[in-house]
Amino acid sequence: MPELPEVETVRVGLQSLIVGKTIKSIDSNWAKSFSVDTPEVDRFVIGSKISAIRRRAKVILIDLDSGYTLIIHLKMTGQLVFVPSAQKNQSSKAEGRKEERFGAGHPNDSLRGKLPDRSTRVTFVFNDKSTLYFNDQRKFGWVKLVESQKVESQKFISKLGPEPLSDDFTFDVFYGRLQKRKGSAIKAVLLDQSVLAGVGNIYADESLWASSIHPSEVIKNISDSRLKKLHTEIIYVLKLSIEKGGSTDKNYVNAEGKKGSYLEFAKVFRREKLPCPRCGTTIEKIRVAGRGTHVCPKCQKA
DNA sequence: CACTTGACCTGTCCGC
DNA sequence: TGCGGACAGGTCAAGT
Repeated sequence: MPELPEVETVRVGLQSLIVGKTIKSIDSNWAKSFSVDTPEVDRFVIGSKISAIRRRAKVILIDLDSGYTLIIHLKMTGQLVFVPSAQKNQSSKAEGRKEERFGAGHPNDSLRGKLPDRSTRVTFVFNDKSTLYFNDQRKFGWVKLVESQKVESQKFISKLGPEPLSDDFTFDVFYGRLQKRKGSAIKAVLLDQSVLAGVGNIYADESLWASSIHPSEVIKNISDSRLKKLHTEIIYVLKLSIEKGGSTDKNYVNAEGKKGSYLEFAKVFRREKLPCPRCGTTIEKIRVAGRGTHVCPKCQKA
């Protein structure tokens, strides 16, 4: 579920919360999430300072001043949640002090004591005792440590298509990439990260609804003007979702443990059996490209 | 080569 | 109430 807008929201949060901090220790209870028992972790992570947080497609890149980078993929249920260091004075005046230090109602404060939980896979502790938790209920996500200058050549990264919110993602670029997949269903192609990077199930359904294209329509049967509309809508939907802090269906939260509100604005996703906002026809849930797919059978013509 | 299916996992929900 | 099975969906690998 974390797609581009969710991962970008996490990135922005981490940027303000952990850049400049030094990693004191790391613990992992699931080696497939991240194996911390390696010489590279000892040499290039422990004691290193976080210099920047970047994003590419759906992965977070945490750059360290050691010249190494932690690449983190949240897959479906991953979370990166920051918890500030505990106050020394946990007296009755603690409430007031918290507000002074973190601002009124800072959501991270309420997380203390709730994390780690049983979904916690990796724990990063900083020198000031604040902590970053990598939680992942379904254990599909992963953390990798690579040399910063080799990030781009990582197999996973090197295959990725253009970032839809970058200037490189022009209609001509989009159109050119679609021409190589003319016989495929449009939704399957939107989900292909080598065509464009960052769209997943939610924003595929939403952008296809917005451009009145049926998800199972093969590309060669879609008019150029519809594809032009789709290009515009992909960008619009992703930007709108970033504004709303992303989509929270079940698991997703940002670096402050907060949910996103985009689904309140969604037109079809998770709205099966409800009326289409455009024509009133009942929205159906079908299966396309092996995924649950939400569609208005009337105004998204086949 | 294009496309589909299975694997990786856990938690939730549905029907019996 | 309990229990099996379907489902949730990002990505890779294997199969058709």
